[in-house]
Amino acid sequence: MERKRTDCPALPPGWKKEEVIRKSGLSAGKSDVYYYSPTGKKFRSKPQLSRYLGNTVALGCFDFRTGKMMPGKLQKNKQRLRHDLHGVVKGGKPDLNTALPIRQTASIFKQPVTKVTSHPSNKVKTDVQRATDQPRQLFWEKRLKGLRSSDVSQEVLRTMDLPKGLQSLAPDSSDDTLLSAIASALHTSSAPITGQMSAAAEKNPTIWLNTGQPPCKAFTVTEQHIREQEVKVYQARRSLEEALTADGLARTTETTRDLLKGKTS
DNA sequence: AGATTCGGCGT
DNA sequence: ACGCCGAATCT
Repeated sequence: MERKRTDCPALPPGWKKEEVIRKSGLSAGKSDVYYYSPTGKKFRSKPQLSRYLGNTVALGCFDFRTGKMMPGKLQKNKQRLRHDLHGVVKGGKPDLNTALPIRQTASIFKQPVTKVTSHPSNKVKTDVQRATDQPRQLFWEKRLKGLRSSDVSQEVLRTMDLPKGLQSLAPDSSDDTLLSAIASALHTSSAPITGQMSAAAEKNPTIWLNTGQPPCKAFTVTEQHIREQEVKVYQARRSLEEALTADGLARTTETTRDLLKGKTS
């Protein structure tokens, strides 16, 4: 059988492409195309590939059958109503091929992304009507409870904690809920985050809570808090730097090995 | 069980 | 006409 897996230059290093001719039945003579990830997982359609690669690779102009990037394969979709969300279907997840360039990581709230091309007519896509100033439920932040950063195998990487002196007013009074609430407030609103200024809110949150602010007592940020945060940011940047150089080394040695192997076969 | 192969639905 | 994926068949 024609079992040749060829390298696919349009995809990240290590990905292989295979074409299998159907040899019987009504569809004899037609062919099926498969891709194999560097780890050996088989992919038999573009949606499946897209799901796996996420926004790591722009598959918008990738032609699954030929395995090549086809410039101008863009705007494939049927005409859509102006002003509806591109690439986002009603009941489901964004279509990774056509969705607007919105940052998918680092913040659970979508932020715009600058698309860098060498073309002079560069544009910065602005965020689609952020879901701000919509009416919100009291203590809606509880839905965010338990959010964690994790790696691909669901291992929890790191937890965060809040400075002492932040006192929650939420019914469950857990730091966990409050952390999510403050994080989302910082991402959602451009106004200062102060906590609940009204003394009434402390006595009866269910009535007096200001939904524009996280459910905690008013607080002040000290120089000490700022120093501590600076250290955390510095350390986070350091470990990101280490991870990136380690990844870079791994990739170059990998491709070097592949090149050597190719010469002898 | 996992891999392979073709049918056939939906667009 | 063809992409995609279910499921029958094979190993």
